[in-house]
Amino acid sequence: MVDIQLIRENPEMVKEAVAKKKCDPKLVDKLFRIDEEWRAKTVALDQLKADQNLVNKELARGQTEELLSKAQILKKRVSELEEEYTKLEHKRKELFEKIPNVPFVNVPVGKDETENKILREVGKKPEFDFTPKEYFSLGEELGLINTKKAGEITGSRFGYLMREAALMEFALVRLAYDVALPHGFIPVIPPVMIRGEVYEEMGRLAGDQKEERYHLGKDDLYLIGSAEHTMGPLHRGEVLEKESLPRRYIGFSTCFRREAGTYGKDTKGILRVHQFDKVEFFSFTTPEKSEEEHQFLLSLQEELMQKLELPYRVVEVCTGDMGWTDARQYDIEAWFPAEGKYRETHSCSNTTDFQARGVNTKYKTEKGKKELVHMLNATAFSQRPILAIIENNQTKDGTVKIPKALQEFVGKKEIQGIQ
RNA sequence: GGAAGCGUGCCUGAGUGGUUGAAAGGGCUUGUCUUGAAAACAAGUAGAUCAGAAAUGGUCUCGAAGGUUCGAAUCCUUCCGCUUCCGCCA
Repeated sequence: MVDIQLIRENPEMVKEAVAKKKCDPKLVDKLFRIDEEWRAKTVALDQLKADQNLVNKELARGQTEELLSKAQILKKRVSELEEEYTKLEHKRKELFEKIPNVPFVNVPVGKDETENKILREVGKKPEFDFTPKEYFSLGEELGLINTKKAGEITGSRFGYLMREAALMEFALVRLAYDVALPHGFIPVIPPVMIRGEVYEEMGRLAGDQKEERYHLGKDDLYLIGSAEHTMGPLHRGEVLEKESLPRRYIGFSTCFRREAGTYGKDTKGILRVHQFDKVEFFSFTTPEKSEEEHQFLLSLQEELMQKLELPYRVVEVCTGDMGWTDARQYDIEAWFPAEGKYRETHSCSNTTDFQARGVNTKYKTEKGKKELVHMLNATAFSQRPILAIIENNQTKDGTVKIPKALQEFVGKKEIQGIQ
């Protein structure tokens, strides 16, 4: 949720900021107006209720016909006003749902991913003296990926991850936890379903994100799209001690995404699927420290990529491509040599107080005042790096070398396929 | 899935229609006392929101949402959560 105070005090600034995120600035004007109306109605209603309370107190002392009829009239007026008030409140809430987080002023402005700012390229791209295969055909040959059967059993955009690929997933999870734990991250396996109310508070049903969610009608629950979604509310309605910040969690969960509106994209393979597993970092910190924490999370992500010896680049995501809840976002993209492209494997977001406001997580300052925390989320590992490993580490004779960091967990150095 | 019970402030716990936003105790904070601490005594101690420059004032909140009533923590309905017993189950 955006800070209404910010809109009241400086609507032009919010309009400008939000427009960069491809949000219609007129919505801010609209919210500004509705908010004014809502406030006026609040004053009127509160006054009427105060009158009503007064009469009720008199009635408690002794009843007269006159008082009683006065009370009845007041009751009617209150319920009329209340109806108008509720309408305004709904409108106001709807508008909140349409306004994304305000990006930091120094975020690169752009319309889509082509305008993301490349910060650095790291690692050496592999050179092949043969034509490298794309991960999915090689993965299929080696018995690591089966999308045909998955299509038959479940549908398109699902896959079986098998043999060493399945083992590599566990290895990645282990590696992520091993790197994170010394930094004080609390390990967690969160629920993969969430109530709509909390999902809204996390700003994850807002805008067109609702289309992206699976909803279980019978139980009125949503399947989460990321562990972020149920880790963020871990301190819902709580006031944290400042000394306990930053509070860091690392969670593993399966993620579910409808991938609405991506029909043509990445239809081959399992880069874009409806269900995948992911390890996620999540931090709660103070507003002063959130940019620093953001950099820290990014550095952890890079450390993980370097441990896998994968060539990657870091981009700062431009305003038009950023997430709904983000004030700043970095992506890490791994090199896919056969495709000849970098593809996103990690993202790292500072949501500032946007989610904290919704989920009502605060901390106590030195002066004893309560302020909203800042919340950050970042990918540790998803299944995508496995695909990058397959494509980058292939050899001329069709095998795949397993990165040193994973060899112990997988129990071998090379994937040779089904003999 | 069946049966029963329960959900009040930081905690325990009173409160079954009217100065109850909520007794009492504990905890916590501050002060007095003390060389210091403890004890004792005194005072303070919910959040959200609106108006206001502020002081302050209003409104709302006793699991949640509706309803009855002039008036609800208290009555009714639905939902959620928890506990116990049975069934099922990794």
